[in-house]
Amino acid sequence: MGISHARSNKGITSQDVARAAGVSVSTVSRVLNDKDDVAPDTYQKVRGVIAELGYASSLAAKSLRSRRTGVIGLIMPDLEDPFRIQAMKGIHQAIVALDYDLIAFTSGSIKKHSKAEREQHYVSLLNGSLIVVTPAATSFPAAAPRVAIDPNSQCPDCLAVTATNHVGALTAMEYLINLGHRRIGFIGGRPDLLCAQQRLQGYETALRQAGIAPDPDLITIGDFSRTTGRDCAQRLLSLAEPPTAIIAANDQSAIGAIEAARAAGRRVPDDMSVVGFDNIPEVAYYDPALTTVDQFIVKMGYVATEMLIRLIQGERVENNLYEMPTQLVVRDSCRALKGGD
Amino acid sequence: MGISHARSNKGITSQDVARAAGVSVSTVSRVLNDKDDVAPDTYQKVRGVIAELGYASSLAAKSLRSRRTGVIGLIMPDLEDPFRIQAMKGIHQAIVALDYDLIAFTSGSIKKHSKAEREQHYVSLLNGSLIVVTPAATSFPAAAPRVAIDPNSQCPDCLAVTATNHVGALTAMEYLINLGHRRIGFIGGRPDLLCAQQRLQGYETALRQAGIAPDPDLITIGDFSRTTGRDCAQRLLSLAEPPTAIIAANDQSAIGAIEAARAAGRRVPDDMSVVGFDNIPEVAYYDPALTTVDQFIVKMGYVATEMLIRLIQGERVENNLYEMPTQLVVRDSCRALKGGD
DNA sequence: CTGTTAGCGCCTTCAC
DNA sequence: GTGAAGGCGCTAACAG
Repeated sequence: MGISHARSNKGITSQDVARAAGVSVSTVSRVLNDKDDVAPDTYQKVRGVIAELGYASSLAAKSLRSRRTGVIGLIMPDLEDPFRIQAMKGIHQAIVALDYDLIAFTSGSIKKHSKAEREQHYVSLLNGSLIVVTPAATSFPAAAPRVAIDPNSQCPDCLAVTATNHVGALTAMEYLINLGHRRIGFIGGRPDLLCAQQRLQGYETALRQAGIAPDPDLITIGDFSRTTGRDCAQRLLSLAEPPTAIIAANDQSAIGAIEAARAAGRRVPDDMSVVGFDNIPEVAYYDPALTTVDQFIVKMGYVATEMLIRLIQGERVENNLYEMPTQLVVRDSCRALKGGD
Repeated sequence: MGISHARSNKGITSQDVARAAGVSVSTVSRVLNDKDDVAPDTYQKVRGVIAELGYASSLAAKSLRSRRTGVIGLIMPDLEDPFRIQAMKGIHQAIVALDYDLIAFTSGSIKKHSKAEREQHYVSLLNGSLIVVTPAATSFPAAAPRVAIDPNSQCPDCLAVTATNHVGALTAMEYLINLGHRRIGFIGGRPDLLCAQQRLQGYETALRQAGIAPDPDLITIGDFSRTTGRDCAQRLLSLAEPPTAIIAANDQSAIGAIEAARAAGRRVPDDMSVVGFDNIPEVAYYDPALTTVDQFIVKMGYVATEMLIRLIQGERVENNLYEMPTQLVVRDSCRALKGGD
């Protein structure tokens, strides 16, 4: 005996409520939206019936009529990436805190289309409603209020929240340099992404400030993944004069780098220091606990949502770019350079 | 100069498309839904106009009329819990793979209501559409096709996917017993949850099978959190005759237990073995890497979604309970008991 | 094959 | 204060 679905509770509409309460649908509507001009006892009665029948108004119908939903859409291609999951937590927190309604995200049938199409589809899917984008592109005529988290390019007139990538990398480098390191390898992220570029620039700036001549061999390019992190580190370690420390453009590459070091018989932090970027939760548990720069991703999600909601409610948002301060989190993956050159 | 939202793309409807293509709205609708009986060139023309105008149909209107959406709702109270995040990954994967449309989850304004109300609200929000629930209660008249992941109680006529909790705990215990452990502490999860009960039963069964007399002092009850894991372990360790191994009802408590052991000056695995349950990603990185029983949470999410979609499409689903096999993942948190009693 | 006609459930004037 | 009527954008009969 299998289960199939019997459409129960099928259509309990405002009509039903109206009938049961002995009023008209418009009155029910008024009660539903807490309009001012309803007689107290009418109000009570209708509320009673609503509760009794377990009525809940249909989002579809409502938003069809009123041209807006309380729905916040989320465009997020990939649920594997810890960064995005963190951001989502923040978004969720904000939605709860700000008493907003719902968050929706998609994939599936839209996957073959371009990002632009996808977003468009998305907007109308939710009835002209609002969107938080996370990943890459964000540059085509805005079809809806929109704020981007860590967009890959400057979008002058589009709301965004990013980390202070340059400063973050710079700080991490200063830490390493203070520890006595001079040959510091860099494992970059996808060069098409702004944040990766900025982190690289932070690396270079730090070198310049410390009067260390940059060595192109020390700069490798990955794609933010653990595997490329491993590959890059391997290349770095097989250099004639290998680095004594590595800074990676994100935590996953940093983990990859540690794995590579271990595979090459070097221990972290004793034989080599490694610092990451992001501070995703898992790296606090890693052995060794990873020193990294925290960019408060959860908070980025929260702030983005706040901005979006403000935008939706018609407030004029002044700062269209929120830069989240970063902070170095010192754990166990770095050591002062002893002896050596 | 701040940004405010100019409602662009405001109302490009099927009417517009129809007009531009010189056909009627119903034809547009037919094209949109890839109905069979449309003349090839009419089809092409309409498709062309659709692309040109960047038209996308309104979910609201569509679902209002057709009484169903391609939306899968997800009821998930908490985004902090790694278990749920894992499940969500699986759901997302399934949605992508099965070319489904959208997944939505909520919180916010509904938070003050009961779970029943919440779900109800939810159903009508999505226009009678479909729901995957994750957390606790699942027992009131189903208002929509629904499948539960790891529900807290047997729901005879409701679709569900669970792990083989009993067998899982049993297997872990056998492993520990084979390692020579005789005094094995148990850190339970919320006793109101079925999965916690089953794991406890697995523990007890293993003891019985091995002919070890159960000791009530060795059984502690937490709530699946890291902190209670720590507390329980602490209590266990301060026993006159403390356990040589601990099995925790989930990974977070296991981590807590390791922390407690460390705080008490005992090293894991050398002085005490610990095994967890769930195999959430972070514990692979933990120091020591946690031995745990994998319940393939991601796959549970995937399977649940498959079941749901099958249900939606009117297929009769035979097995209304899918039991995901579990598997012991041996890592570094356990050691054979040496010497001792 | 395609157009016409009705609503889906709700909100919003506009009368009373 | 409340009811009646019209329409949001779309799909589902029914005609042609």
